[in-house]
Amino acid sequence: MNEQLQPLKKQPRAGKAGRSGTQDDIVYAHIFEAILEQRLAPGTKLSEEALGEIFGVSRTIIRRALSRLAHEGVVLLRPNRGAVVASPSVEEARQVFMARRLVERAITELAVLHATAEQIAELRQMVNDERDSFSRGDRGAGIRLSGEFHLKLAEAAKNAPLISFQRSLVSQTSLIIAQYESGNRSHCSYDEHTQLIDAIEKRDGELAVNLMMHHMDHIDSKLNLDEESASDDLHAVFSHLLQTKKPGRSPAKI
Amino acid sequence: MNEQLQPLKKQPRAGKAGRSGTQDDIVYAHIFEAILEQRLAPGTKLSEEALGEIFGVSRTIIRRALSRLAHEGVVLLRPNRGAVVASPSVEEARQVFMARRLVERAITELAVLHATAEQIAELRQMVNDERDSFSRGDRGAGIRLSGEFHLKLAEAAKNAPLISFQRSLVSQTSLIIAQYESGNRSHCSYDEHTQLIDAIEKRDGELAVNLMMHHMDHIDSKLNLDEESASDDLHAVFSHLLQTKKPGRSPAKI
DNA sequence: CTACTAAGCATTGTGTACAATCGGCATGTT
DNA sequence: AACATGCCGATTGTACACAATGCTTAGTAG
Repeated sequence: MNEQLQPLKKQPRAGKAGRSGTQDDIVYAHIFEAILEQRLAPGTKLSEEALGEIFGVSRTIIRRALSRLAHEGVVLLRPNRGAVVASPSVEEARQVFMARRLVERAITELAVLHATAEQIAELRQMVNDERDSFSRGDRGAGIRLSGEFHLKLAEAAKNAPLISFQRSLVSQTSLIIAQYESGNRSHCSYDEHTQLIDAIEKRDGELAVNLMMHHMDHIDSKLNLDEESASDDLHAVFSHLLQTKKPGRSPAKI
Repeated sequence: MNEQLQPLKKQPRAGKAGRSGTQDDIVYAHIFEAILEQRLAPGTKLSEEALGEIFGVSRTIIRRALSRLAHEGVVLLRPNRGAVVASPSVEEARQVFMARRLVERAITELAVLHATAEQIAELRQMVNDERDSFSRGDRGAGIRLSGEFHLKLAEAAKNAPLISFQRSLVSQTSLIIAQYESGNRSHCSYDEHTQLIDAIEKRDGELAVNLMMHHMDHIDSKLNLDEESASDDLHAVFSHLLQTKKPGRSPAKI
C-alpha cells in the first residue's frame, strides 16, 4: 500500500492533470491518468471505499467520477458488482476506430474552416508539450497529451456535440493504445500532428483530411488488433483473475 | 398548477415510456417524456426535492436521472443553482443537426451492410407505432417514437460508440423539434421512414443514404431556425423569467 | 472426495442529515 | 433617487448510516 496516490485533502489545485478546482474533476483526472499510464491495468476493480479513502473524499464523489468515466467508456460499471477498468475487446476497439475516422474527418474539415490563429498557436504548443513528454520518457503523459491535441482540434471545429463525442472517443482510444500497442514504436508521431497544423493553417482542406486519415492509419497499424488478437483476448479473458487472487497483501489498494 | 405529474409510488412498471424496472430509468423516462411533450417548457427549473416528492424517491435517484439528462444535453446543470430544461439556441440547434447529418449518413451505410431481417421487422413495427401515435394526436409520443426509430437504426449499424452518440443527438433533436417546430406540418413523416427501410432491405446503400439525407433536409426545413430565429431567441432570452415569477401558487411544482 | 447448501462477509444502493453556496431583499449611504 | 452592502431564505453539495445484494467459504451429505 506504499504506492498510494497522494492523499489530497482540499488540494487547492492539482499539480498534475486536474484542471479546475472541484473535487470531482480532481478525482476523475487522477483515475483517468492512472488508467492511461497503466498504473491501473484493464480489469482492475475500482472499489469505491478504497478510492474514497485514498483521495480523502466520500464515496459520493468517487461514484460521480466513476459514473463519468463509465460514460466515456474507460470504466465498466456493473450493477451491484462494482466498477472495473474497461478492457475493450478487439471488436470494440475496431468500432471505436471506425467512429474516430468518421469524426476526425469531419473535425478536420471544420477546423480548416473555423480555426483561429490563436487556436493554431495553442495546437503547436500542445505538440511541443507532447514531444517533451516523449523525450522525457513519460509515456502516460505522452498518450494523454496526444489525445488532448485531438480534443483541441475538435474545439477548433466549433461543434459542441462533436467535441463531446470526440472526448469520449479519445478517452477510449487512449485506453486501447495503452492496452494493445506494440511497444516498439512511438505511438502518436507528433510530426504528423505538426504537418496537420500546417495544412490547417494554409486552409488546405483536402491535404488536411488526407493527412488526418493517414494519421489514423498509422495509429491503428501500430496496434495488434489483427494478428495477435488471440493473445489480447487471452489477456482480456484472464484479466479478472489478476485482481481476484486472495488478499494476501494489504486490502486497501485500488 | 393542477397538471402535476402522476405521483407514482413504486409503480411496478410504468405504463407509458419507462421500460426496465430500475427507479433510475423510470424517473429518467418520465422527465424525458414530459420534456418532449412540452409539459416541461425549456427553461423550467427542475428542483430535486420537488421531483423527489413527486416520484416518491429520494434526491439521490433524481440527481442521477438529471445527471444523465444533462449528459444527453436536454437538461442544463448549473453548479449550485440547480437544473433547468435546456433551451437550445439556434446555433446549438444547427450544430446538432450538422452532427446528425454526419452520423445518420454513416449509420445508414452501416445498417445497409449489417441489418438483420429481424431488425428490419422491428423497424417496420416502430413506424407503425409512430403512425398510430400521430393518428391518435399524441404528438409527444410521436416525437419520441420517431426518435426511437432513428436509434433503432443506429443499433442495426452495430457500432456502440455511434449508438451512444446517436442517443444523445436524438434526444437533443427531439427537444429542438418540440421547441422550434412550426406547427402546421407533421414533423417526421413516417412515409420517409418506410421508404428508408425498403432501401435498406434491398441493400441499396446509395438510395438509402440519399433518402436519409432528404429526410434530414425535411426535418430542419420544418423548423424555424432561419427566419423566425428572432422570436425564438426572444423566447430563450425570457424563458428564465417564466419560472422566476414569485411563488404565488403551490410550492411543490416542478 | 466431490458436490451442494447455507451462512457470513464484503461491497454497493439508497435515504437522510448537515454544511456550503447562491440569489433575493432590505437597509443604509452617497 | 440610485447604488452598494449585509442579511436571510432556499437549494444544492457532501458525508454518513442503514439496507440490500452478491460473492466466498465452510460445512455436511452423498
